[in-house]
Amino acid sequence: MLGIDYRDSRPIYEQVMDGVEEMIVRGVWGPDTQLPSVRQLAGELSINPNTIQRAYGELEKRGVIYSVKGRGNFVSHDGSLVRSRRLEEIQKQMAELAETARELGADDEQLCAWVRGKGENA
Amino acid sequence: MLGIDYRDSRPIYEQVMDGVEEMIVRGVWGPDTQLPSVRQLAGELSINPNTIQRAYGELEKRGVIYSVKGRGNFVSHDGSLVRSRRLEEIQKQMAELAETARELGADDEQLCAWVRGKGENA
Amino acid sequence: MLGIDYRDSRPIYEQVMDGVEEMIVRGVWGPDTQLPSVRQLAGELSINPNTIQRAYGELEKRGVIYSVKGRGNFVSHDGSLVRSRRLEEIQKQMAELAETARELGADDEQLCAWVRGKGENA
Amino acid sequence: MLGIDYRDSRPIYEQVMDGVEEMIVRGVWGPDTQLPSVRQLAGELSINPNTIQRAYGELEKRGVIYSVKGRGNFVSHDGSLVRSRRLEEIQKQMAELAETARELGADDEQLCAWVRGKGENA
DNA sequence: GTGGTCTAGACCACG
DNA sequence: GTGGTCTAGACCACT
Repeated sequence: MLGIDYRDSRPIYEQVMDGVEEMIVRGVWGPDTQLPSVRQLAGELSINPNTIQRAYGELEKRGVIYSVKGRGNFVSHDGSLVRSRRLEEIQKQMAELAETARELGADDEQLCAWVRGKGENA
Repeated sequence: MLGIDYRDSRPIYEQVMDGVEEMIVRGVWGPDTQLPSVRQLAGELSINPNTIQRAYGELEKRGVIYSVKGRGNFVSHDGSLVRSRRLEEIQKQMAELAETARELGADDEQLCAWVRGKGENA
Repeated sequence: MLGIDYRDSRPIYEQVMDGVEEMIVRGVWGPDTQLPSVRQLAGELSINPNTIQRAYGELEKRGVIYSVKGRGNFVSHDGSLVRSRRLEEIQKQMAELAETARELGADDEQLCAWVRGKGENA
Repeated sequence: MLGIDYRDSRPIYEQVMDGVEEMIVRGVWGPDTQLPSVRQLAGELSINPNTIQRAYGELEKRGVIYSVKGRGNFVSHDGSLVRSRRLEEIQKQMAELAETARELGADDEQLCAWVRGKGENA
C-alpha cells in the first residue's frame, strides 16, 4: 500500500496524499483512525520525514485528516465525503477534455464510447 | 492568436506549442506554410527567443513542423493529422480518468452524461 | 463536564485549564473546594497524568488554585475574580482585533454590530 | 517593511504572509506587481529561502498571488478583495469572543465600548 | 536568474 | 514518542 513511484513526474508528497486518500476511500481507514506517524511512514517508504509532514499538512488543511500535537494524525472525514469530492474533480477535468475534443470534431457518441468500461464488446 | 497567459501554471513553451498546433488544426496554417521566425514571434509575444526556440524544437521532434537552416520553420502535416493525434491523447487521458471514476463507484451512464455537450443540438 | 476535544488544535492541558476555570466561574466549585486528584481526573478523561499535572500547575501559577502537599489541589479564588480576569483578557484581544479592523476600513458602528448578540432581547 | 519579530510565537512564514498581504491591502503592491524573489527576500530578512517559499506557496494556494516558473511571483488579487476576506475573518473571531464574554456576564454596551476607537472621551 | 521539490538534521511544544 | 517549524544545501524545470 501507499506505493511511491519515483519515475512519476508528480511530486512525492502528492503521491503520498493520494495514497492516504485512497486508504480512506476504500474504507481501510475509517474516521478517527490513527495514521502512521510521520517518522514511521518516512522510514517505511525511505522518504524524508519533511516530505511526509508536508503531505499530512496539506491533507489537514483540506480537512481530510486532523492532527493532535504529541499524539499523531487521525482520519477526520468519512470515506464517502472524500470520494464525492474526488469525483467532482474528475468530472470537472473530464468536462474540460470533452470540450476540447468536441472542438476537434469529436461527437458525443465517440466520447461516450471512450469512457465506457472495457466490457464494450457485444 | 497565440495568446500567452502568464497566470497559467503551464510552461510558456507549451502554451506556444499549443497555439501553433491550433493554427494548424483550424486550417489557418496549411502544409508548408512558413511559421513566424523565432525572433519575430518572440518580439510579438514579448517572450525570450529561447522559449520560442524550445517550442519549435519540440514541435519538430513531434514531426508537426520541419525546419530548414537559413530559411525558417514550416508546417509539415495536414491539420487532420495533428487533430487525430490530439484526439488520441485526449482519449487516453479520458480513459484513465474514467477508470479512476469507476473505481470510485461511478457508472457508465454518469460518465457519459459528464462528457455530453450542454445542448449543442439545434 | 470538562469535555476534551482531541480534534481541537489547542493543547489538551489548555482545554483542561479552561474546563476547571469554567467550573469555578459557573459557581459549581466554590473557594476551597477540592479539585479531583490528578490521577482520578486523568483516569476519567483517559489522559496522561502529566497533562493534568501541567494544567493544575499553570492554574496554580496564575493563582486560580492552590495545592497542599499530600492533600490535593483546591480552588483559591472566588468565581467573580476569575471571571473578571477572563473578561480583561477578552477585552484586550477584542481591542487588538478592532484596531486591525479599523485600519482595514471598518468603522465603529460595524464593529459594534459584530459583537452584538443575535437577539437576546425579550 | 515586512518586519519579522522572532519573539512572536507565530511562525515566521505566517508573519511573511501577513506582511505581503498588508502590502497588497495598502495598495503598495497592485495586481500583477512582481514581488521580491524568494532568494532576495530571504537575504533581506536573513531568513532561509525555504521559509519564504512556504509563505509564497500558501499565498498562491489562497489565490492571493500567482507564480510563474522561471519568472517570479506576482500579485493576483486587488487589494480590496484581500481586505474584505481579512475583515470576514476578524468578524468571525470577534463574534466568538463576544459570545464567550456574554456568557461571562458582559452586556452589549460594554462590548461596544471595548471595540470603539480611542476617541472615546467626551 | 526564477520557482518547486527533496534531503538532512536540528529545535521546540506536547503527551 | 508525537507533530510543527526552521535551516542548510542540493537538484530540477523553466526563462
